[in-house]
Amino acid sequence: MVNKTIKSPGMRRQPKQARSRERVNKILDVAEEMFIAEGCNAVTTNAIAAQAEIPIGSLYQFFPDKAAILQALAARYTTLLNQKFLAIGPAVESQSLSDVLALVIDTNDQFFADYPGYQAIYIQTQGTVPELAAIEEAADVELIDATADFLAQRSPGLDADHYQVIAMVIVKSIGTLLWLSRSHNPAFRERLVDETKRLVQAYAHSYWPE
Amino acid sequence: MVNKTIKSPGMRRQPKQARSRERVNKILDVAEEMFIAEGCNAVTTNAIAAQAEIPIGSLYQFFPDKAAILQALAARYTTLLNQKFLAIGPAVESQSLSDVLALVIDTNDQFFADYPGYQAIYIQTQGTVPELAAIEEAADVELIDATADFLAQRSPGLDADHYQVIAMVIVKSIGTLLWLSRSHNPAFRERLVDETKRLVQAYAHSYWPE
Amino acid sequence: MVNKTIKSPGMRRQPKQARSRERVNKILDVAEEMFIAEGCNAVTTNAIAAQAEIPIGSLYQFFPDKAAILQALAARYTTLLNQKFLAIGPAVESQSLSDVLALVIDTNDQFFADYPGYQAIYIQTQGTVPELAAIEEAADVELIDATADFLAQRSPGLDADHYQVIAMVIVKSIGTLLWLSRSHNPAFRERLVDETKRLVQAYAHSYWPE
Amino acid sequence: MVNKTIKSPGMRRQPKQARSRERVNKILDVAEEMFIAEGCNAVTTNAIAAQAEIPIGSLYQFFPDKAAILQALAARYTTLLNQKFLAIGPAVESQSLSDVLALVIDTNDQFFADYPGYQAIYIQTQGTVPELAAIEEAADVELIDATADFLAQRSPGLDADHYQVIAMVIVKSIGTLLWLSRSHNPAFRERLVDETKRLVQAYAHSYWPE
DNA sequence: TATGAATGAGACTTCATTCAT
DNA sequence: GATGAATGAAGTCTCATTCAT
Repeated sequence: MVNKTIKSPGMRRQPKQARSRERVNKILDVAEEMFIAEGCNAVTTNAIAAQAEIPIGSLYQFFPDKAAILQALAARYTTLLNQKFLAIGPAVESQSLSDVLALVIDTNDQFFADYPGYQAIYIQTQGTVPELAAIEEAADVELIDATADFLAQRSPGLDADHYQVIAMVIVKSIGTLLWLSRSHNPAFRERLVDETKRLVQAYAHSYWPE
Repeated sequence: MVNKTIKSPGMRRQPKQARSRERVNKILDVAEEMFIAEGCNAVTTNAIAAQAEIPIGSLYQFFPDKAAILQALAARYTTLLNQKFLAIGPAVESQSLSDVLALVIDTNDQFFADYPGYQAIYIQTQGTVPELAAIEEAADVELIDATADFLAQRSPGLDADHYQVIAMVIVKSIGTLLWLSRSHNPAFRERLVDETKRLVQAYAHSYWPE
Repeated sequence: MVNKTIKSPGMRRQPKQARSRERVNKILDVAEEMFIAEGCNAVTTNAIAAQAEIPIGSLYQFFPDKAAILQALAARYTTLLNQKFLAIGPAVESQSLSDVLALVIDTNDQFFADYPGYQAIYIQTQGTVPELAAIEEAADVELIDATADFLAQRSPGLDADHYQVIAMVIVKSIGTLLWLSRSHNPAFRERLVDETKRLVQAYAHSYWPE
Repeated sequence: MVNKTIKSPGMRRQPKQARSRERVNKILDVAEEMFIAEGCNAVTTNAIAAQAEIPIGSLYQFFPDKAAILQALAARYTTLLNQKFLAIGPAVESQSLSDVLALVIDTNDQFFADYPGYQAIYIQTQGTVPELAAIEEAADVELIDATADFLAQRSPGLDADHYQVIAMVIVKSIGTLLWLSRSHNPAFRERLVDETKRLVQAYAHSYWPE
């Protein structure tokens, strides 16, 4: 699990001392596990506190309400995912567009493997926790924008809006299919990941034949 | 709204009398509206019964629990969507694969426009209502199987599993992007639908250049 | 205690069946006792339910929240007090103003003796339960208006506003002093009641010497 | 607001240093404002400390519990009101009883205008904070005793208890009506103050016609 | 079969007060 | 002495479901 404190929107206060940071992370780790295992609605704040071995009052010192825990988790994921993508930036210059897309997909796939809560939490709270919609929206917008920028620089010639739509199609398709692949056996998963690459590469190719 | 009774998995009994059929449909119509408007968790069974002007006891005569209402709604959607797709079957023979895919996408798009609750309900209950996962799974499997069969007959040469994966990629991508398009303004929506076609067509083209 | 059901503003629904009426009255009787004995804030809804030997859920079927119980009690008192005053109406015609005032004070005194919760509840919730302010306000306005009307008919000659102020002074002074008398021993109480009569009679006499 | 430190019953220790005195007064000033604005129950000790920009731990160094803050406020008011009344002492000798009563009422009225928290706090804590009852009782007793003494000296002839009752009636009536006047517009308020004078003067006159 | 009042476990959250630093 | 993070008992209220009528 994760062990670095992350500033998140809904939190009551930024924990300064080491002990508090530990507690916040313990809460998030425990909440993540429980949300994945039992579903967001089935998990109670008291259960989280109990599992994290902290008093419920302490939990509410950091998080104003249950939704804030979800928000913090979401923010944590977003930060992590961004880090992963930033890390691949340097490797990209010298590669073909197809290879870049494949790399992005592999990175994403690995991220889903490492953090199984990521989509679980977004998916489970759709329409239920309005604050989360905003976070996911923001996370996606960032990703889509970055993708659009990358494409615009790499393969100029279309208008700005067009890059946005293309990026959106790519990002969302990848997200959906990789998430889907998680619920299948390794063999099928690998195949699905390969097809995802092919899907996106064919799409890119239709715009920029190499 | 819909007004034909549909046998659904979780239902307590198949209503035989006209009055009962009416009631079941009233419940489903009301539940659909309320789920879309307020979110599945926020809606109580008592509220549904009240809004449907049906005693809560009667509601529980038809549906053993809250999840069964979701299931019935899901089943109703699945049946409807299948009908839509069956209807396009005859037109398909004489058209190119690209045109067929475009037609499928347009049909799907229209369905989402007509039944905004479809994905809303699936999305909101992900991981929360285990019974629903099965239904959606089944619905999708049917759709994916049909697509795989269609492709296998139309463009033979790959092994059976391969058709399955391809069909899955196509069906899921379309579903995601069309659902996404629903939350944007008409101009952007149209653009997104067009790109969805391009995505899927390019993918198909990578297998079967025409 | 009281045993007749009274429609009150904050109630969730008017209990129709005998069993429900009993329950509502049981709740109000118990709440009254506990509020007097322990103070409004110290009493919990669960404690009321437990003492009344009904499930907490049933309590909340009749009263949407804690404040509504106070409201219902207040309404019950107001109705009762009005009845008491209506009852003395007929006896009034043939008596001197001083005697009428004395009669009003005695009636009021008796009411406070019979329903010790009356002022207790108003006083304890001042500024805490906004809904109650309205009820008390309304109750007082009614009483003051009736007094003003009575005076205007019995002893004409002043303008309407003046009767209002006079009535307000009389009603409020009586209320305060009789309430105060309740916390003293019987001998002192009687003396205080007598002085209250003298106060109000002297005041009336300053306007209408007999 | 007031800025002189006052020894009060519930306080943990008499603050000796200038910094402490300031803090105590800050706490009381802030608490007063908040109690008036939001009601005694709605205000938390942490909120008071935060608003006063004082650590919660320090607050509890001066006040053993929440009730002590109320007590200290009450004591502060009592001291102030006594000072006001002491100040009018000298002017009284040469005036008629009616004029003295009018002067007392005007002084009291001004006090309520200057310190709107006075009655607010007493009223809101009736029956809730037992310690306060004692303070108010004491404050009133002092006032009533002083009034009784004054009357006994000025207009001898009744037994001691009788002066007590008369003084009580006067003090309580004035308190109630002036407090009531605070919640009305200036025009009505003035009228009510005038009627309060008339009420008390008529009462006094019934004992001591001038 | 039809009804809807009744149920109660349990959800979320607060806040006066303490005590280790 | 000063601080403020920590505590957890307790409060209010919900709602899926039942079952006596």
